[in-house]
Amino acid sequence: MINVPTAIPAFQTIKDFLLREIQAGTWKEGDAIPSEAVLAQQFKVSRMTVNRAVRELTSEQILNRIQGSGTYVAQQKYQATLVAIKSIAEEVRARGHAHRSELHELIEVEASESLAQQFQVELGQKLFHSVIVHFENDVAIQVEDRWVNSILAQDYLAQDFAIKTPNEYLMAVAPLQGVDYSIEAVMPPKLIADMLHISSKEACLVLHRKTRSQNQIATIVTMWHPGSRYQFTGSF
Amino acid sequence: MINVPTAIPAFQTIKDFLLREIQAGTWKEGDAIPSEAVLAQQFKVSRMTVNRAVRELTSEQILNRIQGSGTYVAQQKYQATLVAIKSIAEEVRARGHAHRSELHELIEVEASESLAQQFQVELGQKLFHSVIVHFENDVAIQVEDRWVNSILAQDYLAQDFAIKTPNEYLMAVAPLQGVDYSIEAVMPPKLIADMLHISSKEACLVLHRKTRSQNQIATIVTMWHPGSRYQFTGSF
DNA sequence: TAGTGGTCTAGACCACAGC
DNA sequence: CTGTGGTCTAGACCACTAT
Repeated sequence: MINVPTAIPAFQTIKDFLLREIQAGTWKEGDAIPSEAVLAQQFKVSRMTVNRAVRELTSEQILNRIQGSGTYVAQQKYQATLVAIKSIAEEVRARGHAHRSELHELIEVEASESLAQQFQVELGQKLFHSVIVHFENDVAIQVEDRWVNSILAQDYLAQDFAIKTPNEYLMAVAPLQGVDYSIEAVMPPKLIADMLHISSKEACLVLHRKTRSQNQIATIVTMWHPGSRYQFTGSF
Repeated sequence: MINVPTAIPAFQTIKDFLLREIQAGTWKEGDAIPSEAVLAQQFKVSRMTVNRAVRELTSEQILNRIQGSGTYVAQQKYQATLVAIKSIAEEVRARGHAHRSELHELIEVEASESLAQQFQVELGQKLFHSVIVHFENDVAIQVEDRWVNSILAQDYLAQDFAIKTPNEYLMAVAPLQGVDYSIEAVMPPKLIADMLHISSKEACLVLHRKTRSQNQIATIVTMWHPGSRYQFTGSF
């Protein structure tokens, strides 16, 4: 068979066909779809082409494949809302606004018992601590309270965070391995409220994040946002 | 060449190799990696096998490919924290706790001007409104205030939400097309505070979500959580 | 024009499931 | 045993980029 070039690749045509039929209800959750051999015959393509179409839909969680058995329509993706939280500077700039930051603290400390435990390091281990307030068009929108494992980011104290945020610096020196996070709503301590120029009666949206790199805890950060002028948003 | 079966497929071996070299810094962001032809020769496999390895890494955002030019190491994935928010019942059960819900309202209404606008429907269009309080081990953790497009979920009023949450019902009748969401920290109105059995001085973590299905707005929901006993958490 | 990726073929052998 | 998916080949032609 001669390969006839078309605008749309054959494997894409097959993917579209399968998606359309699933959407239309021809095959419901758990139903088997036609085998590769059958689809290859129907579309007059080689089995490898069908294989690619079906394999990609499988990696997209649309289908399940069981070797020796068949290909089935996957369960509806579990009802979860995925929230993507970008770095603050990136986000502000993406909105076309001006980002500025104010460094309130940048010191070296020895790990207290509590910090040592959180970082899973020895008591007294050298850590860095920075407190930075981020502004969008000169309005404070985030207090970033960060603890950094000195082993993974030795030059942390020498950075100019007006140019490169801690986030950006850490991403460069310590490739991300994993993240734990939590988001909560709390009333701010006076210190935080002052830095954000808000009342301590205003709720804050707080993101805690702990990142791992090279099998160690790289950084533990708490980000405070004034509830009245900051929210996590997105769509997909 | 005879195909020698091994535990690890050849394309996977090549993926692993490329990932290892990238991690080791052999090629940095923006650098070109060897061409398919070169890799095929090195690994003594056909170009198609190399192609699969490289194509998959590209779909995983590890590499960028430019036709006619080459394959390059992609930029470090932008520093985003992905938060997955599950349905409340699912989440509570996953923790091994008891989930229970209380129905506070379940009515049919005509869309007000504001609602009609949010749903992008005609003024007076039939909508459903439900208010449900969710409990974890008899402690209120969520007020779910939901508006539903009646066209997409005609049997909404007839559901027993003690058995199947609105979320679960809607997922079944209206396949999800897209989601807009926002998360914020606010002080609760008295009505909400009462339903959660908290003080109206306690910050609430609020998730707004608007879902689309069949090219219409399917449902708009606001979920209120007491800041003192609820947070979004996760890891990856 | 030479080199790259993008796609496709018509076979092949294997592992596994289900009868 | 048959039918399924899992993988791989050794070519091929095309579209695009860079020189």
